[in-house]
Amino acid sequence: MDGRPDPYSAGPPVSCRPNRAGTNSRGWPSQEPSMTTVRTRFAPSPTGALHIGGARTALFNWAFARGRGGRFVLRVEDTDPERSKREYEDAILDGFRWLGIDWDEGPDVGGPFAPYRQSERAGRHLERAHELVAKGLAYRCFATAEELGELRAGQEARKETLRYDGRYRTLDAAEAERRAAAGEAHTIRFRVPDQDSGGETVFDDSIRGRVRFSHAEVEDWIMVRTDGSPTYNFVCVCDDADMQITHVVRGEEHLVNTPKQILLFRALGLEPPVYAHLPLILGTDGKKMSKRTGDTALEAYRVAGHPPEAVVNFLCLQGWALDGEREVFDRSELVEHFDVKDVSKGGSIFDPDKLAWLSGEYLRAEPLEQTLERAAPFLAAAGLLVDGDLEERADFWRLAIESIRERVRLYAEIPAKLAFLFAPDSVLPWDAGAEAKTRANAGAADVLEGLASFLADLPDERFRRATLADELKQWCASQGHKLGAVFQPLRTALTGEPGGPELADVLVLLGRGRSVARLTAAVGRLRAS
RNA sequence: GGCCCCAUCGUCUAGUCAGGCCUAGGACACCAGGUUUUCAUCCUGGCGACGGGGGUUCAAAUCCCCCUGGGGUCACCA
Repeated sequence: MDGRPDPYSAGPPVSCRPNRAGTNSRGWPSQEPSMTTVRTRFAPSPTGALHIGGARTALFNWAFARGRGGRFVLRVEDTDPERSKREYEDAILDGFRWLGIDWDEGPDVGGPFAPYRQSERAGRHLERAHELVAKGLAYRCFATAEELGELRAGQEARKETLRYDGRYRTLDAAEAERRAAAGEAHTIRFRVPDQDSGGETVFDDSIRGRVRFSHAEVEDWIMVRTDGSPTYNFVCVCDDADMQITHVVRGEEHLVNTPKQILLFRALGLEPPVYAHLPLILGTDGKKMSKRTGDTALEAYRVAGHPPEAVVNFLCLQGWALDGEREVFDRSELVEHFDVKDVSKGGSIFDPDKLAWLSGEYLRAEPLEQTLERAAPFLAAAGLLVDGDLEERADFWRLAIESIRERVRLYAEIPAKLAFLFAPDSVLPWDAGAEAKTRANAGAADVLEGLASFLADLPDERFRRATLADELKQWCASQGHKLGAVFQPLRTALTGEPGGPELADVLVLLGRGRSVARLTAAVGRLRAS
């Protein structure tokens, strides 16, 4: 045995029915949500990182439920035992926490329809599969993988539509049971009704309107594999039904699965949920976003230093607009205004520039303390921030962040903007352009020398951020220097950069001693050659 | 290729369902000015789209049809 439940026995080891008695682990009252309560779900497959498109799908599901007093469910679709890993599941949940998306039911918090990992619901799935076989709504197929491969090759050669030909569709049921009982390997296929008599499945997609599929185009798909494990389309329906999901909001790639799923709901004697198929998020090549054309993993955007609020806001803008005018809005406004019906139909190309712009907007608008807190890991990684420094030099760090905040868009850009503060005063690296400009100014060395002694002699109470700019301007006036002829060399001497924070901030951040040291070093450097 | 979905500025979109208020609005990007000690922020302005063709109508970005273009999907993956 390979550890999987025996597909040929009907006994469900796990009950997936709602827990009607008592309360669950979260202490909810012992009542089921009424059928009118909106219930949405996001069902990630823990076989890799959370995709940025998946994050948007989850966000829309979340917003839709939250806006209607409904519940948002997280269900782990780990029906692929080979590729599913718990660490991926953990990472996916972390991604949602980072975005600020919370869930009412899920593998970690439980809920009235637990368990929320599909691998733990296998008994219920198989029970249903056998129920359908018994009713003749599904059947056993003894075709081997090789056999099906040949079938496909033949169809391909004849340029026919690739589809299972239903070769075991009409096998006598008793005969099938005998072969199964004898241990012959087989799958269980769904019997699509009215394939040859013009049957069709029609449904009203909340986003796309009426969509129809001819049953002639829907094959008798596999519900249970040879090894006894249930497949996605089958499990998905069982669980959506058991978990009383009312609205299935998912990516457009699932549109073609919908007739299969609706047919299964009907076979099970259940009403299908409302479907809404979201347009795809496209890469710069106009195709479904892939690693080649952009960062597909949500995690990449956290690492790149985007504020999560900006990512959420940006994801909203991919396929949805608040009113067509306002671009910047928060989660609560999303929840208040979002309706799946307003989502656009066409795919959207992911625009990193616009995301970066939004990130800058959020970065500048948030409390300074928050920027500092979020930038800290990046500063630490760059070696600029050591343990305890944030507390010991709180004023320094606050000012440092404030001084460059409107000059960056991502947390990750902050270290580079502050690196000059941590360079050695005697051999500060100079930007080539900045140096050239300074050297072109014949009096620069003399000006810097004058500034050095002026600053060295400036009384402490006048060496303050609020007044330093005026002090410098007055000094310029008193010396008969033009502002530009003084500030440019001063900036080069202090920062080595062509641009950057206000010089008053730089002086305070460096402190009088280091400022004067840098000025003196610059004078020497300019006169040396 | 079969089936399905889609189609407004370079990009994200509003407008399309209930045709006139649209000489098509906003945002990003880009360009040009302004503010500023630099860079940036900020402000002002500019550039820039209804894929094509038929209909219906007094009137079409909006409704219908065809074409073209793009995408998705065709697994014992999800």
